[in-house]
Amino acid sequence: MAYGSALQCLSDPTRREVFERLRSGPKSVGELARGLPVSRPAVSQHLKALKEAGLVNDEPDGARRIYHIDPHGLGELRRWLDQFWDAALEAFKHELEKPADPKVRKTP
Amino acid sequence: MAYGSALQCLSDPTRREVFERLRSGPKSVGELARGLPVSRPAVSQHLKALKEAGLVNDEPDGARRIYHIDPHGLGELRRWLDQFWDAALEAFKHELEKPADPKVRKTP
DNA sequence: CAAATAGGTAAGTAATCACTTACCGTAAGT
DNA sequence: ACTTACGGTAAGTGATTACTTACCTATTTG
Repeated sequence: MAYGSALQCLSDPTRREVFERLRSGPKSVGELARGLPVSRPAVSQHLKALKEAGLVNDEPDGARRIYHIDPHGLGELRRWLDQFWDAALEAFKHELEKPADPKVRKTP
Repeated sequence: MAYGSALQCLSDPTRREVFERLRSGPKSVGELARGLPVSRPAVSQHLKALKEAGLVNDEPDGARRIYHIDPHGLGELRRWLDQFWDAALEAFKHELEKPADPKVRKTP
């Protein structure tokens, strides 16, 4: 159940913002922290959580570390979500097949 | 940004469990609470949060209320997730195009 | 070598939150 | 009308957690 930690990660607005900034491509910690309303150590902690959830990965680049989105955790999340999507569509189909509200009259 | 509240909802394990139980079809509050390690009022509170996030809906049925999954919030969440999915695939494609690690030697 | 840059970690704190019990209104059965 | 089943809400509480500052290790640059 790795999607659990992924969901918990993405539930925080700041962490989600960090993750969304990586959508436009790999970035260093400093780049990610620049312009955010929180300190740089906070961003480091968020990145650690995102990495443990399998949502991002990093590679050293000199004195810096470049973070990028990891398709692994993302895919697991998507598969989990699709289970509900399929179930919801199925239910909606049955909803349409309902014979126009027959309803049991109780006091005629 | 309704996906924000949806993500926050699904980040809690108990609330996720309630949501997952609805995957097999609409259920009453009592049915949902039965067997869970938390009290029934707790389940009511979770359902309220899920409803506000657009993930479930309910309809009265006598003295009971029947809850079911709402495709609305689910779809919004899926679309948001797919943005990253596309970006991640794009990045992975570029990764494959990298010319086999040329690397700048510093002290030959 | 020294200074500066980049970033991870530790410890403490204030706010959020998931849970409990208690209570209330409503619907159905006797 | 009384009783039982169903479920939403209020208030209080303990645990999580997202943030801060302080500190430390590497790497680059003068």
